[in-house]
Amino acid sequence: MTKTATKPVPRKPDYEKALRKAGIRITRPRKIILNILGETEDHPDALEIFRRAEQIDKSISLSTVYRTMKLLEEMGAIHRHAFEGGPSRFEQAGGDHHDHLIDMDTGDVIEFRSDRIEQLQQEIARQLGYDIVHHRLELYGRRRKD
Amino acid sequence: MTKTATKPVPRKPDYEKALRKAGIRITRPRKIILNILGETEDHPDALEIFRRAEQIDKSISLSTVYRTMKLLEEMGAIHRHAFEGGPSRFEQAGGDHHDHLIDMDTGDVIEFRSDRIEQLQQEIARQLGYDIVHHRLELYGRRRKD
DNA sequence: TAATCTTTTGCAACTGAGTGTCATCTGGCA
DNA sequence: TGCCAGATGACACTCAGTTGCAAAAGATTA
Repeated sequence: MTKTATKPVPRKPDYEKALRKAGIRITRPRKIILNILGETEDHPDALEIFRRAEQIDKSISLSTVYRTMKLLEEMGAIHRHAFEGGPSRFEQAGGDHHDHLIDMDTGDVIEFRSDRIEQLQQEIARQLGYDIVHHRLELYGRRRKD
Repeated sequence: MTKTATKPVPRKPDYEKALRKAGIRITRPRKIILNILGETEDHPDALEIFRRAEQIDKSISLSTVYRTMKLLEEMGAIHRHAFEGGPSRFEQAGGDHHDHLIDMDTGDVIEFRSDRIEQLQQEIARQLGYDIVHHRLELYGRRRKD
């Protein structure tokens, strides 16, 4: 790994505390979903989170998963990624900012980070007379076989 | 405009000829849609293309617009952009590759190009053991007021 | 130009992801 | 433990896009 791209280290902040402080009730479904997100290394979609949650509590509903994802997104606790040709996929926030490389054969998501690219984006936006609110950089590729 | 970002010049290739050669029938709806795409400077969605097409031929249907967009995309004649929180938007292919800055207040799309960023993306993918098939770089921002 | 044979169309029914409604339930505090 | 605003599960609904199908219209040939 050189200067151009470094893999960010995942962190697992305690969102339960933060939500409680914001006056949001920590219910059974929310606890389960938060645990799933804190545990996982991948980028599951709502249906996948629902399926994992069902294994813990059979009575959980898909609507609640969608509602919870929306809530957590608004609170800044998770990030939503709309990769092409599929439903939104989620990851816990709290780690360093990074972009994504999507393996087109497996759907795997590899995180990377390039300060140089971030900096160039800022320059470009400034030249065009804009302030960047956020950006999306996704590389779609296939494992090089050699 | 400096080295870091240059605005690409739009071109208007003759896709009608290319489609005919690929054994695809040039029908009235397709002719109309192709003209709309060749004419426009913006990035309309399917519904907007449908509305513009209706003004020329009242009998055109939205399904045909969707079908035609899909066909043209598969032929490489147009590019589909799924900007966040909205339907797919289209632009004629054939110009130089570029990325997009989306004005969050107006929905306007500004095209830009940075060879430096393209190059860095290649480096990153190579380091991670991947070949890039394509990528998506979108900057979401607001006009700087000063 | 007409006959033929596909391809394409318009329409309407359908799909998938996500949202809204509402009666019921429950977390958290008194 | 009782209360009650906020949260839940069930399900109807929306929105963007796709699909099935009978009718229409390109292209090719006669």
